[in-house]
Parts: sequence; structure tokens; C-alpha cells
Amino acid sequence: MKKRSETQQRILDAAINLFAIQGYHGTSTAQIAKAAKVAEGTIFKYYKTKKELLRSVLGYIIKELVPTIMQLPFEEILRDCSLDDPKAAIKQVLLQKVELISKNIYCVKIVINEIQYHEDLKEEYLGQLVPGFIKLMEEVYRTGVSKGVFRDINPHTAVRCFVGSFALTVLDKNLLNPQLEISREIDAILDIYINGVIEKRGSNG
Amino acid sequence: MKKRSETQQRILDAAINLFAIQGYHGTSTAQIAKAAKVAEGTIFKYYKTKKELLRSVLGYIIKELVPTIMQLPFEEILRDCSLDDPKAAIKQVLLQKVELISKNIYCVKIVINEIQYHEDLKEEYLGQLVPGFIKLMEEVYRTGVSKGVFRDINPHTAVRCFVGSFALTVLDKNLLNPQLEISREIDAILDIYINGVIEKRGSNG
DNA sequence: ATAATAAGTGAGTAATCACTCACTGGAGGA
DNA sequence: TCCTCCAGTGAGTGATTACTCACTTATTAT
Repeated sequence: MKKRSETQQRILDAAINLFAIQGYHGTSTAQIAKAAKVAEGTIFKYYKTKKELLRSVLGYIIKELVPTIMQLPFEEILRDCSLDDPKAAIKQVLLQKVELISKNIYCVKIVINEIQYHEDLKEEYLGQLVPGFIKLMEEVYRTGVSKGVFRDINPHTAVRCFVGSFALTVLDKNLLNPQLEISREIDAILDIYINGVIEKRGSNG
Repeated sequence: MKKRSETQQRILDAAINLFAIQGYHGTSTAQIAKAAKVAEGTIFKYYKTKKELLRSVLGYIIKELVPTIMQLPFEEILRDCSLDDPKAAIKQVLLQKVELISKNIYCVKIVINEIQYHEDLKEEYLGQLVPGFIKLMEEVYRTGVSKGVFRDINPHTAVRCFVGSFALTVLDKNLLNPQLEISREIDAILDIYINGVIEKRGSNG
């Protein structure tokens, strides 16, 4: 693996910042050069085209960030934690992921915003990753079902519901309500997801 | 309210298509003119600048679409349906919304993608709408709580969880898995949201 | 039929775009 | 001291951008 020079890293950082704020098409190479404090020509010493710079930005993000965000220690969870009360262990993992995503919310924004306009990059960078992640999550749910802990709901649906609640919570905190106490929110969404919102009047309370 | 001429409508439609596929900055006025089958100058007869065309696109979408998507017949639901089994009534409403969103997924894409790069447009078009919608949803949940139907969870969190599950399902259907049977999915997410995913072994089953 | 107005045109414009290339300055070796 | 090397430069390139305007064509009024 070749090192990135300090100059190259400055260009990459400037591109990440500007792409996140203005979008790829809304950002000129002149702006990137100015922000990175290099001449415009220097950018093209390292990256043949602007598109290749975007490719490098996405590659950088996905190589350095996504694996650590996505790779959940599922085996440990399934082995160590009592699935009768999976909340505690899962909460720790989620907290860790939230922190990582929050720290790199700019990178997440770029991936979400740009990948949809570049079909080639979508295939290149998310082709295996996202389906693999979904399958893994579904497998975890299936394990829970087979152990009699989770109800027998279609795993794809069950996982999507949880991810949806979780993702919107992360977005809520990072883009709208930074004052949200994420620990409390995770407790709440796990509670809702596990127990539902309906009041069980006849329950063993 | 002034009429839009047929030409103006063609320009608007072309802009919506191209903005949705390529993004605002990724689309040139030349492309829009070609797609709308007008001369480039004609665009600027109707819209002083390209930005104003975007403004009109967003205005058009939000005026004609968002109210019908967002305005839920809450009063009717709360009055007519038995809240002990709110699923049936809510499901009908959701199905209707999904259809509307799916039909206009291009418009939804534009709002989501472009509004974040134009702070002025965000204020102008979503300033009151989104907070208003959230408050309304929270009020519905609060009503459910006060009637003893829903558990006493923070309404903001409860609403966000449901909206997250619902939104990701709609995205899943429209962008990844068009074969999803949305009626079944809505049943499932309402079931999960209401009852949770945990297997109740000691329950009255 | 003719004048008046509106709708639509497309070549033209300055600015900006991504990208090039002949050049510079400085570090390291002989 | 001189040569080699190369990261870094920035004026310059043709293409493309959003936008203009003098003009033509279509529509309506008289």
C-alpha cells in the first residue's frame, strides 16, 4: 500500500469537505485547489481527472470507514450475550457505531449523495458491501428466531424496520437535533423494537 | 393563480426529470431545453435564472404534492377507528401515501437531494411544513397515550421510529426491491411497531 | 387586411469549467 | 559546483456554462 503525501492528503480532505457541503458537481477544481492551498495543476498531478478524485474520495471513505461502521461483532453478541435480554450488548455496539458515523457525517453524506449519480461507483464500492451487510443482519435475526427469542417475521422486513428507526435517529441527531441524548434514544428504539408501542393491559406487569 | 402554458409545463417536466436523474448542478440548461423541445432562450423567458427554475420545480412539487402526502386525515382516524386495533385504518392511509410517493418518486428525490445544498430553499419550502408534520404525528401519539392505547414513550422518539421504518420501506421498494408487496410490508411494520419483535412465551397466545 | 402584442428562436457573450504543459525552485548525489 | 530529479506552479487551452438580445413567427384586436 503506497503512502499518501501530505499534499495529497490536503487535497483529499479539501475535496471531502467541499463535496459534502456543495456536492461533486457544485464544486470546482479551482475551489478545491484554493481550500487545499495548492495550485490547480497539483491536483491533476495526483488525480488524472476530477472524477478520479471523487473515486479516490469514495475509496478512501469506504476503505477506512465503512468496514468499521458495518462490521458488527455479531458472533460475539450471539455467543456472549444472553439473547433473552440482547439489549445491553447491542446497545454498546450501536453507541460505538453512532459515534463513528457522527464523527464522519460528512463522509456519510458524500456516499449517500454522490453514489446515486454515478452508477459505476455504486457497483464498484457498494456492490458487495450493502447486500453482504443486509444478509449478515438477516442472519442474526434468523438466529434469534431459531432460538425462540424473536418472533418469526420475515428477516428482511424485521431488519429493515430496525435499520430505518436507527438510521433516522442518527440523521435526526446529526442534522436536526444535536441535543438528542443518543444513549437514551437507543434505549428507547430498542425498547420499541423489542416490545412494541402498544399498552399491554392484560400483561404480566 | 396564473395558468402555466403548455410550453412552460414541458420545461418544468423536463427539469424535474433531469434534476432527479443528474442533480441540479449536473444538469445544463441546454439539456433541459433539448428535453423540453424548446430553444434555450425560451427557458429564460419563463425563468430569469436556472436557480429560479429550481425554485419553481420545488415550489411546484411542494405545492401540488407534499400537502396531499403529508396531510393525514388524523381526526377521522382518531374519531372513527377503534384505537384498540388502529392497524386497519392506519394501513389504508399508509397505502394511499405509498402510492402517491411511488408515483412521484422523482419529485421526492429532488426535494431530498437538492434542498440540502440550498439553505434559502430549505427555509422557504420546508421551514414550517416538516416541523408541523412532526408535531401533528406526535400529537396523534400523545392522544393514543392519553387514551391508554400506546405506552408512555417520548412521542418524538416513537414517531421517529415509525417514520424511519416506513420511509426505509418505501425507499426499499422504489429504489432496490420493486417486487416488494407493499401491503404485506405495511402489515409487518405495523405489527412490529405495535407488538415488537420479541417472542412472548408467557403471553396469552 | 393590418397593426399590435406575445411567444419563441438561436447565434452570440463573458465567465467559468476541467485540464495541460513548459516551467521553477529546492533537495540530494557526484 | 554542477547535474539530476521531481513535486509543485500558474498562465493558457478549448469546451461548456448560464444567460442575452435582436430577431422571426404566431396570435389576437381592430
